[in-house]
Amino acid sequence: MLEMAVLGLLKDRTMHGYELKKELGATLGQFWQVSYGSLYPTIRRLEVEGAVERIFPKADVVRRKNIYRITAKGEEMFTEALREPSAASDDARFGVKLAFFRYLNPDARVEVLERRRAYLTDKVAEIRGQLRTYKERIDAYTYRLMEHGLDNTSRDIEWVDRLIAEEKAAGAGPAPTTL
Amino acid sequence: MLEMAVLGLLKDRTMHGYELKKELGATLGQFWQVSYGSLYPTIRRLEVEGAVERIFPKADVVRRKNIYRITAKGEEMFTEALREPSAASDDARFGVKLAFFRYLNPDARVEVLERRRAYLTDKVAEIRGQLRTYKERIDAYTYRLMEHGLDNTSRDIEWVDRLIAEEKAAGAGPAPTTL
DNA sequence: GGTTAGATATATCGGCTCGATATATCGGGG
DNA sequence: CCCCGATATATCGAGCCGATATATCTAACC
Repeated sequence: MLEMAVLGLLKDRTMHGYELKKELGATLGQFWQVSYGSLYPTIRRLEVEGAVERIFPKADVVRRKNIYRITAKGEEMFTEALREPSAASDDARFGVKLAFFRYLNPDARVEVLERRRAYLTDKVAEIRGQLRTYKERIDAYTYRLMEHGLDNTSRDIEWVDRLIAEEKAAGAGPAPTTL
Repeated sequence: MLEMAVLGLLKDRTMHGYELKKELGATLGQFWQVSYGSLYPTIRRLEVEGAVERIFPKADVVRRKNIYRITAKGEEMFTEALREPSAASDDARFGVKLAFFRYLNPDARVEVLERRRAYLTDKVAEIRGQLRTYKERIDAYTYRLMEHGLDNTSRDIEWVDRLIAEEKAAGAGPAPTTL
């Protein structure tokens, strides 16, 4: 998933590690704080796999930065990862996908959103079941915590519903030009 | 943190690994799904540290279960971990603390809640700042994602506020008998 | 009586992530 | 000129996740 995020950012422009971390923090920071201990190994991994390549601008420039560019193979990997409509159960994964939704066509977008919705619906049902089952055994604090989680999840569903509705309204227009 | 959760559950009664996992899933499952790959090593660690001990009921009973009991040292560790008022920034950590709030006295409870509130307030400010700073650069989906995160965090603050208010209202009563 | 399925129960592996830490350079203000 | 904060890369240990393997117990079914 970090791989997907890195590739997605590099699709726009070449970047170096520090820049990638800042960029990730700027948009996804609230859901997922990337550490150097995972970022640098991930970049290395991508390089070894041939998904990104290190570029050396102007040989005469003093260079402390490792600037990377996405390769054709990297583009492919990114597209595949994005289309693959899992990522429903992992909040961070779903967030990353949304952040790169512009690279998906409307149908695929709706598919991802519907999966997310299904996952959240299941979760709501499960929490309700737990509340019913364990109501007697759990203390007031735990109850409040679970109830709050239930509220949040319900609101998440409403939010996803709005996204789906808008997607469908927009999709009723001209034919898609994206992937 | 898993250590705290395990100790907290063992405070109530002796349990074996499978049971601990089920119990954790029942209440905290929505925030944090514990895996065996972390649970069993954690139990082992606690045993080595002397925080829990394995008990062998009736020698003649066929026993496939490794039943554990919390020790005096384990009780100490748990209490210390619970009082230590960090755990503001980690959702799962905060959830675990709440689930064992009954073992804290009202003052300590309010302290933990206030810290959580401060963290969430910072987070809201940060998200607002990011939205203002990057509004032009990010696409509609990312914007919606961040905005939704902002809403959720704001609601979390309101929820924590209600807990604090209730805690103070209740605390105005008789002297605390808990730790 | 046999067998089959699902719940109970423990354990481990590889890969990934986190948090902390080390190191060094750059740019600007005092 | 020196120092500080931002920039930049890198690595380590510890812990966690998901998957997987293995075995047994229980209850249902014919």
